[in-house]
Amino acid sequence: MTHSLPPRGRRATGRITLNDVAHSAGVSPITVSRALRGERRVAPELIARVQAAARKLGYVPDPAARALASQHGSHVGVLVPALSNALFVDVIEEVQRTLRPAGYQALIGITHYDKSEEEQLLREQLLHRPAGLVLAGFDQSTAARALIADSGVPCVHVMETSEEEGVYSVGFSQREAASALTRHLLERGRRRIAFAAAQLDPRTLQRRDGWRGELQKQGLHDPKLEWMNPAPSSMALGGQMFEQILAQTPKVDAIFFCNDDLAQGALTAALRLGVQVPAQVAVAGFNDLTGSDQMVPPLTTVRTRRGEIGAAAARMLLGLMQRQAPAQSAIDVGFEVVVRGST
Amino acid sequence: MTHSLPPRGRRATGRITLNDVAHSAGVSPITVSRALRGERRVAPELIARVQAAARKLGYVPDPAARALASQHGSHVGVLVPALSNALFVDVIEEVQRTLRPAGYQALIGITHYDKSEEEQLLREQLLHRPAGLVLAGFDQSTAARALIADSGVPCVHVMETSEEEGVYSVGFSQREAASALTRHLLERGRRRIAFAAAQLDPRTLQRRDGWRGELQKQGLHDPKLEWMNPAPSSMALGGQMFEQILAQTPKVDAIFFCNDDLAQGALTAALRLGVQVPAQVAVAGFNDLTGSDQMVPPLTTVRTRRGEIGAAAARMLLGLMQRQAPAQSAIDVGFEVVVRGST
DNA sequence: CTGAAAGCGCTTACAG
DNA sequence: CTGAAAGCGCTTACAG
Repeated sequence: MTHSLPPRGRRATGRITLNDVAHSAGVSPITVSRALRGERRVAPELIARVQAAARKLGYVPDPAARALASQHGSHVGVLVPALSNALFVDVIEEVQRTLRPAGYQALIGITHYDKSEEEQLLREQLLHRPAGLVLAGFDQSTAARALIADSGVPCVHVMETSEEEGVYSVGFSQREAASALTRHLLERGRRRIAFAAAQLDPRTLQRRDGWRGELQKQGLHDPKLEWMNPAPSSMALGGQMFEQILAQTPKVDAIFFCNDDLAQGALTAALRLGVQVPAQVAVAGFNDLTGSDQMVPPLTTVRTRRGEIGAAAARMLLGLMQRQAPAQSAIDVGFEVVVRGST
Repeated sequence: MTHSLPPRGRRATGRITLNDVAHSAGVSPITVSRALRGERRVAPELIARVQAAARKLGYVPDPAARALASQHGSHVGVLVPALSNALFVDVIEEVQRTLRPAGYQALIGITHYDKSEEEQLLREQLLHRPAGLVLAGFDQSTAARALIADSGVPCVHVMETSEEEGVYSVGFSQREAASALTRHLLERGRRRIAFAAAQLDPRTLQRRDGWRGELQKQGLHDPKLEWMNPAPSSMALGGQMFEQILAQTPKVDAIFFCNDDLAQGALTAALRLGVQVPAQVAVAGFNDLTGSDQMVPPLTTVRTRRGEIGAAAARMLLGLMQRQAPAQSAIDVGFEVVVRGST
């Protein structure tokens, strides 16, 4: 027996292929392919034989070959506004934790709260034919929405929910959550409750609406109590806004910040300025971020279940990628008002 | 002319392929492939013709086909311990910003400071044949290092530097940075300087060594001043450690926390406990994270250039992926002691 | 510097 | 339920 050279043009990668498994199991490569992907229409005994052969040989499917033949990859695009907001980090962690065991990789894109960046990222990701998409919110550009629809790639939106037909989402009512927090402040006897926001993404505006609605019900709404700043959210900005609000509307007795980092900045500014919280003015935040429970005084806020959002979105997507209609197209994970010393 | 049906077995994707471009430009597909990848050995006029044809047809290479034929993908694996530490978020942002325009996608993996998780992630990523890797630090498992070496995938380590042959890195001297901060405290007249650390990853230990070395030089080192806690770093833990250190070593006059979140927690604990900072005890941190400049008093810390680290690492990797030896195999981006009110 | 041939390792679509 | 054929869209190696 001579040691034959590989024929001309042949490239040796040494990889164990479907064919090797097929030979070993005594079936055709297609049957191996089907058996390993858990497709129906394969006799149980064959499945067992194929799996045994695959295990024996240490076969691992080649994602690139699979992607080329099937016209879609094994990765899921996850587009979020920023990683500097711990909110999205928590969502991503759970998305990954759910997707990885199923053989999918999360490809994270950062939009910087910019629709056109989001659209650009989407274009790039779609070239790679992702198996699925996770997007934050519903404020994609029209072009971006068309790209997604045309691609046929299953997509789950997170953070907010929508009842729109054919749209999948996991989140909670931003508006309701803000209403609930505002009611808490009202119950504490506060009457001049300001709303202070930065970044001004759609969810921030929904929170503003929740706050506004509650005050209007009580006849307490006053446009002067609304402080909307388009700059990125930060502790420093929260401190500035706190100082400014107190200077310009001295009779304010509570401030509802749209995010905890602003509220944390306000609390440290209060220390610096000698403003008594909550005696003079109550301070509340949103999201219950790291450190909020450590503030002096500890911050009252809304705890959002972003880990759950990530996990549920990934599970829903897993179903959609296997062409299964989910039990519900919108999952509301709720929220929780956490009352601490600052109100 | 009849409208011919596609032959049996034919799948129509409607995609514009290399072949289409080749026909349009009147050259062979291989020449198109070479011209578009900027490979040498192609006549300039052909390159121009091919590029024009590609642009006219709106040709976009298929990453899956490319990956299958070339045996490596267009993505780069980036493995970091956590995204909850803003440090790594900044590194990742700049890695992505540098890699994307070159057509590479970053695939982020979170190791949770766990070598075996890192190894597992590496195995998964290597199956996808990444074009390159970015890893935090040098404490990979032996098996992980072997996997990388065997794969031949170019790899750049970040955060620390190493002069080891064949190892590529971008970072700074954690030890030196800690020494510099300790010297600052000594210059301020502090004598009983504690070091308080959590997480205890290799970089934390290097900082400890830097602190210890400076104190030993002055004959001021005392093992009782060393507080090493393996729990994850957080504001809450920083507050606890602060309280504990003051209770057990009342004569301490400065505490150097290995990370800003601990130090921030210490500063808020000080407010709660009525401990005067820096009058009674100075507090310093490391990394200059968000909010450190907003504390009361503002936190003295070491500003680390993690954005630069990410960008430089990505640039170095870009070269390595094109088989170019970098000018230097280790880039030290330095650091900066930022003195504020807490010391 | 350019190209014809072969192949990368899978899955789709068609039959049976 | 199973398979023989073809193909996904590129690039590698070999020639010239």
